[in-house]
Formats: sequence, C-alpha cells, structure tokens
Amino acid sequence: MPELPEVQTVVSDLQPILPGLKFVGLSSKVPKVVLPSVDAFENLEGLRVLEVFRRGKFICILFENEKVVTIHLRMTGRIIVSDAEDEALPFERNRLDFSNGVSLRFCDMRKFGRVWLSNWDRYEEDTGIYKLGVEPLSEEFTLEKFKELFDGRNGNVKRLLLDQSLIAGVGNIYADESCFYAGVRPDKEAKLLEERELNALHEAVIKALMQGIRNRGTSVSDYADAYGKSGKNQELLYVYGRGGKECLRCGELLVKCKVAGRGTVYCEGCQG
DNA sequence: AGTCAAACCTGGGCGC
DNA sequence: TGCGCCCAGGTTTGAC
Repeated sequence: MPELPEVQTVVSDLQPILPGLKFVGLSSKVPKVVLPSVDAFENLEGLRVLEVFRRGKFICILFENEKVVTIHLRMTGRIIVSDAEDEALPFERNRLDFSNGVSLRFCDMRKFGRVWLSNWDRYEEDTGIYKLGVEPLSEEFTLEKFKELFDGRNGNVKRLLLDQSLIAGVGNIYADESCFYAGVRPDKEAKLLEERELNALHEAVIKALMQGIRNRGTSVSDYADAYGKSGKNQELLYVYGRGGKECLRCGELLVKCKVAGRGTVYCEGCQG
C-alpha cells in the first residue's frame, strides 16, 4: 500500500529525472482513471516539467504555464520509469511520455489510482488535496499541533491516525507500526490517552514514517519504486501483517482484529 | 454533523 | 483439479 514513505520514495526517484523534460503525450488504456479527460492532456504537450513534489499520498508534477499533473496510487498503483521503446508492463493502464524517450508507466492492477490534469490555482480542489491535514514530517507537526488534533477528539487512535484531514500520509501499515512503537492500543479512545502516550505517539508516527523512507518503502503486496524495485521496510515491521505470530519484543502472540474497519494487528503485552 | 458501511476493483489464497 | 468465496485497503459516496 503506497503511503507517505512509498510515495516519497517514488517522488525522490522522479526528481532527478523529470525536470526539464517536455511532455509528449498521454496514451490511455483505462480512460476512466484520467481526469478531467484523456483529451485534456493535449493541452500539456510541449510543456516542460519544472518540479516534482509530494503532498500526503499525492504525487504532483508541476509544468510550465501553471499546469499540474497529480497522481494518486491508491492501493495497487505504481509509477515506473521506462524507455518509450519498452513494451507495456503488467497492469499498465496509462502512460505519460516525455522527451528523451522517458516514459512513465502508470500500472495499477485494481484501477483505483487516479491521474488529474489541473491548473495551478485549481489542483488542490480538483484532487482533494485541499482537505489534507498537516504533513507529519514537516516543522508544523509539533507536539503541540499533534495534541491539538488528538486530545479530546472522538474516535479511537487508529481512526484518527488514518484520517487524512488530520495528518496527511499515514495509512494502515504505518498506523499499526506507530501504535506499536508508542505502546498504545490502536482501539484506545483518543480522549483517554495520557500525556505520556500522546508524546510517545507523536514521536512514533515520525519515527515509523522516517524509517519507511530510509528503507525505500514497505513492499508487502504491490508497491515498487519508480524503477520497479521493492523496498526493504517490510523486513522491519513489528506488527503489520504479523497477526498470530510472536511479538518480536515480548514473544506474546499478536492479536489480529478490525479497528476503524481495517485489518489491525497489535500486541496485548506491549500495547496497554 | 458525525459516524459508519458500501462501493470501487482484481488477484491470490483458502476451503470444499 | 477446479471452482467459488472472501479478503486486502485508500478514498469517495451515500445512508442513517
């Protein structure tokens, strides 16, 4: 599942490649995931890429003339840098071609991902980026800010961690890992968190995400970087995907259940 | 308003 | 062996 660290890895891969290249064209096998339409991308032809950046789980490519292409990988999406001459990759749904034969292949088994073309003054609204909360790896994500978001709010910890309008970029994997690091049960009501637990959770979110980035993402099912390579963070997970196995810290069997409608794993021994 | 479940998708794993 | 059911989860949508 591409979450903040996986999207950041892809963006970091694209940053040395795309700026300066001209857009050549979009070819689409699955037009319904291209918004507002495949035809709209004709307006982008001949324009150069200025920069690539990330917001939450969105990949944003800024072009000349204040055009922005925004990509969301949702669950099974991949962006793979290929040569224009290369044949189609597995589950390739759309491709974006650039000068110098650079070709971005948007592969997505489940067709949940989306590609938008917008003007700069509209892209946040078009894509839903305007609804996103604080970037957890920015200076704005202070302990004070975190407490303001969590303290006294209705809902359990996991639901709030996954709420993109509060913190942008945390998904199921890093939510579970963060709760483990902090020693907090994911189904604990946020209102009942003690001071030390709020502190620990704030630190844990940052630690989990940064570790994910350092290891180039977590490849549990479909995620790969812009070169099609897997990350390494799946080897360092304490709870996600380990339901029924022994806790790596205390040896107790990890509990698998549903919290906030998502598969959730935690340790009853380590998470109070 | 706030909360929750369903829908979008499809391959893989499992049970029979 | 093979079929069919169910699960995975980011986000939007619709219902209560």
